[in-house]
Amino acid sequence: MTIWIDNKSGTPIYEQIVEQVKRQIFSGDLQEDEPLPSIRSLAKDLRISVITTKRAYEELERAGFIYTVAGKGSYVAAPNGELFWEENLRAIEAHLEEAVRLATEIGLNETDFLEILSNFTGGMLN
Amino acid sequence: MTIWIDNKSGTPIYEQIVEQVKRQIFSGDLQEDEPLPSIRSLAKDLRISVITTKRAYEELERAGFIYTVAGKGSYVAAPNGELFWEENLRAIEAHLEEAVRLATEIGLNETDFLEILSNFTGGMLN
Amino acid sequence: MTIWIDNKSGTPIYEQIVEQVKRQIFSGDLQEDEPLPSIRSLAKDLRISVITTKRAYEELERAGFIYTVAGKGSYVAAPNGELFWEENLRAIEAHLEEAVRLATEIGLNETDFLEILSNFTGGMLN
Amino acid sequence: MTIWIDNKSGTPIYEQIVEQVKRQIFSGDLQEDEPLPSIRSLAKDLRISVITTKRAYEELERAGFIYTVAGKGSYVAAPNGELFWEENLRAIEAHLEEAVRLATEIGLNETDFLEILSNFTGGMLN
DNA sequence: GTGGTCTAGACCACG
DNA sequence: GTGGTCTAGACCACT
Repeated sequence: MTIWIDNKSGTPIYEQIVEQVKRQIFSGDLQEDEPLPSIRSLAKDLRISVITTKRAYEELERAGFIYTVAGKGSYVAAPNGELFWEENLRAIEAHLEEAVRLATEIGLNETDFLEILSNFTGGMLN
Repeated sequence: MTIWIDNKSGTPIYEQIVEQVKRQIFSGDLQEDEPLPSIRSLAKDLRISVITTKRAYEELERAGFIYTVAGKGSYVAAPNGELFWEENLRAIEAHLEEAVRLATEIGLNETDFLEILSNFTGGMLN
Repeated sequence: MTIWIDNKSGTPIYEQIVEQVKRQIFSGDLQEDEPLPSIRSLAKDLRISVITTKRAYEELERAGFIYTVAGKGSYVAAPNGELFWEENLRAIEAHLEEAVRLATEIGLNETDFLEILSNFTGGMLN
Repeated sequence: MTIWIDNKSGTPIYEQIVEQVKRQIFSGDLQEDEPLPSIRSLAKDLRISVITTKRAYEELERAGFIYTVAGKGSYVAAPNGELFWEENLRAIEAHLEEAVRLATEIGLNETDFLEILSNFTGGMLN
């Protein structure tokens, strides 16, 4: 498992870890019941505190992405792709809603709005 | 000038004030050179700390939306609609970019993406 | 708000706090939007670490019993008595199911089982 | 002797073993003086540490369910059904007491409580 | 070795 | 003052 930490980004370290693990589980890089690095070894690798990795793992467990066996370690939970999918869908909706709200505020018409959008949809699957 | 504070929203109070003042200036509710309430009276009205209103006004002044005359008070600066417009445009782009990124991640195709979007564009001017 | 900590009980301190706060919210001792003691003052009162009280509050917030405003404090969330009620109901069911399972294992008949139960139902409302 | 380990269950592995051995002794699946698998072979079968099986056997011996002959192995002790019976009875009482306590807390009346209970007593001997 | 819990102490943003 | 985040280091139970 590979995790990259960006100390300059405002997002908390534990959140960066959570995000990346989720993504790797969803993408299949991490398979069900595959063991994750121990909180201690991950902390050492990333040169951060054990507490920070622990917090990330706690969050992942609470969200149902991994399960932890005391004295053994943490493992990838049953895929349940729905989980990640729904979380992202809700986030997408929130972003779109806010974008539309702001667009309405400055009187952007739908044509212009969609043109702006088209600048980003290049990478999408059709 | 009317400001509404939502303590539970998570966004800092000073930011809520800044946001709403900007919007009222852009919408024309606040006209050029119109005096804003003093930081003290606004703080009293909203039952928040003077420090908080002060910070909001500072932010607004720094961004060029209001100007302050020492010993007299703060006033709405020349409209400069561009300012607000561009700020929002950048925010819209950021939201759309993030939405597209997330959509790509879960393999949402463009058709479905646009359908989700259409749930929110109902209120847009055309 | 009054919290009692039992250092000898095996249950973690933060859990004891969570339990007692939940109960006080459910019983009405803590009303909606009522401020809870700050994590620091509570920690001082109970002579435990700030981290422990923080963890309890985090758990309560995650479960929807309180909400926290950074820089201001924590407050009792909208009652939503359902939350506590359902949590307890699930726990009751789990205990009863396990009791029945064990009783079946040692061949206890229903009459004897109910007699044992009656030793405890004295305090129940009818 | 067959033992099933559930890594995700949360209860310690050694306890799972103890539980299951006790049950098999009580049910008669394991007869008096019947030899149990060696701690090493059991550990190998279950793919767990020898230390863990050792601990389980120690616990069983301490509780009087099995006896160990140095250099030979472990054997099922004289049934002493009372032992298992009383242990279970105490556990049943604890579960019922807690269930009643929780029910009282949410104001569940006895009728409703017994109705919930009846969902589980279907499998009981009468 | 592992995670679970608890501790003391730090810096930051917000009020 | 508040909570949010991060740190270093401790003891415990389990493997």
